[in-house]
Amino acid sequence: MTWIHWFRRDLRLRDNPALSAAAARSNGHVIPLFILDDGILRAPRTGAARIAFMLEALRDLDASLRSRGSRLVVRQGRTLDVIRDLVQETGAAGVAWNRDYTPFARRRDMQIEALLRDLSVETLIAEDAIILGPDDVRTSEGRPYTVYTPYWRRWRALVEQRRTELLNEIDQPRLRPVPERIADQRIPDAAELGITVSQRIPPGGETPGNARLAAFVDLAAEYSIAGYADGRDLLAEPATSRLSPYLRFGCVAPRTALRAALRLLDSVGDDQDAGRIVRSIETWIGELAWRDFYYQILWHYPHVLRRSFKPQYDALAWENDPALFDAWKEGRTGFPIIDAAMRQLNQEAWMHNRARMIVASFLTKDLLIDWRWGERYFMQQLVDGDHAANNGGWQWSAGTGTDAQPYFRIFNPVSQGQKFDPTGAFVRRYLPELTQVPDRYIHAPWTMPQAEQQRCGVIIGRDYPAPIVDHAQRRTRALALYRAVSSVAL
DNA sequence: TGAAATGTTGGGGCG
DNA sequence: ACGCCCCAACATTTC
Repeated sequence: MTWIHWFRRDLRLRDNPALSAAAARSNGHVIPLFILDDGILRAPRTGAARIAFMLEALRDLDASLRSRGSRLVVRQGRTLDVIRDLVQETGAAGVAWNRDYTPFARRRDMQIEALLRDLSVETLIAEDAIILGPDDVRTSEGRPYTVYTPYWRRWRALVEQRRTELLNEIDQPRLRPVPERIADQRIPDAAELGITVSQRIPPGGETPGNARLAAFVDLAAEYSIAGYADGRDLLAEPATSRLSPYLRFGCVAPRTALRAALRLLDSVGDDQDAGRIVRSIETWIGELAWRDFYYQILWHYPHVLRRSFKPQYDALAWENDPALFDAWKEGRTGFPIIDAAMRQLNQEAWMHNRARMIVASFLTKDLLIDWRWGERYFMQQLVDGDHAANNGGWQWSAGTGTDAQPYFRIFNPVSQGQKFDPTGAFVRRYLPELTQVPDRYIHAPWTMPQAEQQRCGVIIGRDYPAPIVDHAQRRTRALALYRAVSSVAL
């Protein structure tokens, strides 16, 4: 009785519900399958960094499978064809996978289900990619939440209710060898797929993902979750978990991350530091809840990928100046905090979350460019690019979404820099040309008097661009544009 | 998970 | 001594 486990965004063996279920149903006769889908590889939003990370994760997965006597079967082609062929070759009784919540994946999975029904093959779909699913967290009237804070209260209470179940890790699958005759393809290098990656990306896979989680929840480490609440907004500090790419590809299950946090909560003693640690852990758990929140928004309101959640904002009169957009992308706006953040993105395929909010506010409210342009660029660049979280973050910043900040909440790039990069260490790391600029001017170098520019060797307009917009003017303009549509009756 | 504009208060300089 | 003005410093309101 062979079963196929179709890996998608769950590139791991540990705590994998569909994989373990397939193993249980087949007494270990599982074909672990990954499909390099032609369409996905070519899709404009599939960033090169993400593909490179994924290929590494596949290699790690294959190594783990081999150490258990199995192996990863990788095939390239159209998903439907690959599954039909493999089912027929193996005579599989069933196909298992973990649910994917994006509209594209939902359509694809329905087609696969229909195909398998025609072939009289069983399907098994498990919930895995989020901690609590779209139907678990509902208001008392049974409706989905569209505001985070009440969602969070309900979510946190449900986690407490289901604590025992959530703390219980799924049994590791017992796997038998994949028959020799099942052909597969070598896992290609990025170059073989015609992809070049210039960015420094973290190592892909379950092994480095578990190591990252373990380091983050180790209170003895220099940068651990203990300092999260106080340090997470400081751009120069490695105070965040940096788990996002691993969560994106399921190298670490969000449930596994939550479990580590809940166990740590239990172990925190009563010393003077306990309050800070508990606050930090709760804050971080809140970030896992944000992730679930945006998944359930995408599930219930899939139109957010194309339009504003709040329809009146589709009428916003964006300026959409391509030259300003290029300056933003390339990190040459003349605002150090913006430019440093964009260069971090371009160099590392990752950006600090505080920085994401700052550059998103700047793109939409200073440059008056449609948030979807920024969303698409982030998806192209980010190694952790995730449709639900990225879209939620952009709509939040643009003020067009669920639980959005009010439109008049406009970040000042200078004061945000002073607040979250007080010494300018972050700015100087990515803008070495500003190394010699004194601290008091580091976030607004254009305010340096001529003599000061000479002294530190940074002439504005020669060594570093003058600001491409006047923040105060653009702020006023943004307020007018937003007000024009926000007052429109629904 | 803002920032700017506006209002209020209170100390100190000064006639 | 007293009123007046200036202006931080802080609080509140507005976008």
